[in-house]
Amino acid sequence: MLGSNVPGNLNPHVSVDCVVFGFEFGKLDILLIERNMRFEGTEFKDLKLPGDLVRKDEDLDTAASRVLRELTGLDNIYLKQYSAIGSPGRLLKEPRDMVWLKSIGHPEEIVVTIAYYSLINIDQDNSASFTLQSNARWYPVSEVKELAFDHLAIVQQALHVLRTDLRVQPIAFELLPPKFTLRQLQQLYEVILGSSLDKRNFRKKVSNMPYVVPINEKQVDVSHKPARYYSFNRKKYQKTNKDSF
Amino acid sequence: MLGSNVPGNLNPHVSVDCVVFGFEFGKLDILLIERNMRFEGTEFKDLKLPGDLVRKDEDLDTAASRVLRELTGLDNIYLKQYSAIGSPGRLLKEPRDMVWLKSIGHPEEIVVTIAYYSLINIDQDNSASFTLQSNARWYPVSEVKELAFDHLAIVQQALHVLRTDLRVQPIAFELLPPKFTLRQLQQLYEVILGSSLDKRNFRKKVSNMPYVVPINEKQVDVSHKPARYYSFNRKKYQKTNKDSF
DNA sequence: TCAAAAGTGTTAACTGTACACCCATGA
DNA sequence: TCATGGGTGTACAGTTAACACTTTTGA
Repeated sequence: MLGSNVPGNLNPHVSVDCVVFGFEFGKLDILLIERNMRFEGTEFKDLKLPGDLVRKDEDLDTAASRVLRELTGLDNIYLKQYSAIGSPGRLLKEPRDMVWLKSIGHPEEIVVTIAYYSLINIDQDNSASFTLQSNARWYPVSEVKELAFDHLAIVQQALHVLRTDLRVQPIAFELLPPKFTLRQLQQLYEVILGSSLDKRNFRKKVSNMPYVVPINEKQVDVSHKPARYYSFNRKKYQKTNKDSF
Repeated sequence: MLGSNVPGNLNPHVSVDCVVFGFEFGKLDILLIERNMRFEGTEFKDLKLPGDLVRKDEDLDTAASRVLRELTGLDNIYLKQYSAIGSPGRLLKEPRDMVWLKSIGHPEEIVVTIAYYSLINIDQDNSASFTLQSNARWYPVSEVKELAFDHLAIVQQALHVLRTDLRVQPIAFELLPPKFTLRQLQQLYEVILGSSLDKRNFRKKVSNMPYVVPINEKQVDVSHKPARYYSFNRKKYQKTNKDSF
């Protein structure tokens, strides 16, 4: 990925990294890239965030969109810049990192990275609507304990910003399919906020959001009372809510 | 400033810019640097934000602190990173900008900048407690209509973030002297939020903040009922309020 | 005595929170 | 008929919002 660009077209000191969140089976996942390398005769394998150097002719948001497109094939994904990180030693946590950077043709060891988080709906109506780059996979956030470079800290920061944003912006719907049940919505809030919510109070609150609209469709083939589907009406949201939530 | 560093020690593609807020006489000010240049035989003068390229051996926060120290002589000022900006053409709004960049020895025309806002207490107990760099001056935010490069947009973004943060973090006290009246505090909120607040409700709210403590001191030599002074107790804040406000 | 700002309470509307039972479905 | 989750209302507490007059000081 990195090595495939002509160095002259790259800003060698600035990269973007994306923390890509997905929600499925009641769990919050992130997309990670497997990194394989050989150092002093031994094979190493670890995980890192998707990211790339920024090109000289693109702005930061464009670079992040490009990384996501190369990763998933998708355009128009929700994307939010939340931090810039630039400690001088951040790419050299392990001695082998220097070797790896050289092996992929990385021109510099000093890279300021611009961190983005991105929200994608994994389960697009049960049809696989996108294809992951071969070395990328979903991992439950709760099980991610170690990442290359300073990427674990970047993920933790993303989670914090995500929690804050969730309370104040309609981002939950980016992680859900177009039709969702109130239970899904509540589980999503619970898993991101890390606390359980009262069902009746939650539903009362949602019923005060005119942009979460019930549709005339119910679950089928479930072995319990089928739940009604709801959808997010962005136009109604923009009309009624300029900023609050 | 820029030209004074050895280029080899600089990251030529990454800068920090600081929107420095101050509060005095009921107005919100920002610190701007006067830029003088000659282009095609004519003198130009405009204003820009304080900023500098980041050194290869410092992280971003350190670079921003350094810019502030060089600007004011102060250390330990409140500083918050809020955005990274990197449109390819951002430094070339005017043709003369390219000439200016060359004249100060700026090594690259592609610079991603990391934006910080910073809060300082202008009126440190009525003694001039810091000295501004010679070409820097305070300007009322409300009168800033045009700045070099994309700096006006950076200021507008800072204001937006400041407004949001004010509601949720105890940053007002960074802009006030150690002893302040409730009227000062309210005016500060009003000028930042851009709306007027009810005096009784405001004071009721403040009286529910145990970390805003009245002290046994009153205004003197004012031609009206003297107001009581209050101060911000950071320890009490940290004990009681982990994050809310 | 005037001008200027300090200081002070009550009511009504709204919002958040705690809490328990019946319903519809497939297995 | 059982297990599973769907769906519903009320009461209390806390918070927000609207609103007007008296006090203290220096000029």
